Amino acid sequence: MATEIRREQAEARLRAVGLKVTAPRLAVLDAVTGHGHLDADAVHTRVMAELPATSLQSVYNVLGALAEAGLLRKIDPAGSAARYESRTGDNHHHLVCTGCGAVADVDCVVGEAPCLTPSNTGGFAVATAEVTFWGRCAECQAASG
Amino acid sequence: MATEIRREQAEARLRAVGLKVTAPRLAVLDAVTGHGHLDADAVHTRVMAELPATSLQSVYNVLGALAEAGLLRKIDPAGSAARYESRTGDNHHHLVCTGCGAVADVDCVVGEAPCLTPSNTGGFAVATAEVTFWGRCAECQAASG
DNA sequence: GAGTTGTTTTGAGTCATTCAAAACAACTGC
DNA sequence: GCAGTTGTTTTGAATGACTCAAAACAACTC
Repeated sequence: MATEIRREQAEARLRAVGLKVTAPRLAVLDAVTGHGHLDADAVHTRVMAELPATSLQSVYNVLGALAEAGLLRKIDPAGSAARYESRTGDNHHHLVCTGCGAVADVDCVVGEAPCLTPSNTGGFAVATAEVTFWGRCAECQAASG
Repeated sequence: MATEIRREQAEARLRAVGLKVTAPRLAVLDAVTGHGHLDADAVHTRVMAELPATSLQSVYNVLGALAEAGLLRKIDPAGSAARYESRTGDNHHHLVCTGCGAVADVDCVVGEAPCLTPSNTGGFAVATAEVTFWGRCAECQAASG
């Protein structure tokens, strides 16, 4: 059964990063995986469908732990709640709608490499580069010109 | 006197964007101009030095109005309060310290143009591209290896 | 199967920011 | 110059995402 296999894989991934396997962690991983960009509240709603006793605080704890472990990626666009996605490790970028806050993935900017290198680092030890495109999503364009 | 000239220029800039000239606006403009990246609280502190009756709420109002008018630029890195800078119109980018939240300007990334063009816009009407580099500033590196 | 260590829950608290209404001041036209 | 209008500032309260802390609990180790 596909569900069983997914769960075993999820358990293995948790163990691989040194995290204990718990029901809330499996539920959160499952809730986020393949469902785009969810904020803590949306994750909580999804998680409660199969694990009704889960507190929002736990969802915050778990999301934080999973993001720190690299199993999830956290994005935090200005003006919205933080969102989490399951697509990690490929340093893709994001499009954020200024109207409704919707987020879409951008596989890669044209030219890729240049975007990771600032021309002068001002003494900073640069670890990551984050690219965010702001615009209006198709729905918001349709809704108000 | 330089101060006089600066004030007249500030008044002209406010009028040019259709905003009424008020003491709080002149004070905020003066507080931010040439002083890097300040959050609302830091601006408030600076403004109060010369206009002690100014409320924090007014600072928020003014910063919002000036940013919307393009006289200031707002940056809002994840995990810090929003910051405002007087350098506008050149689409420069930022380095943000993951330790202390310090912000530094990056004149331009190497290769410039590619960074403004996502490879697929997913139906979005893209208006701006924002590039943020995350790392540790010189002080934080010195403080903790 | 008991102990240890890390996780989840519960409950309260923080902080940047926003909302709303009343007091007030800048610009317009006379 | 002065009254009216419109936009701004103040005051006070509220919101919402998120964090802190301590107690209850459950995974993994031996």
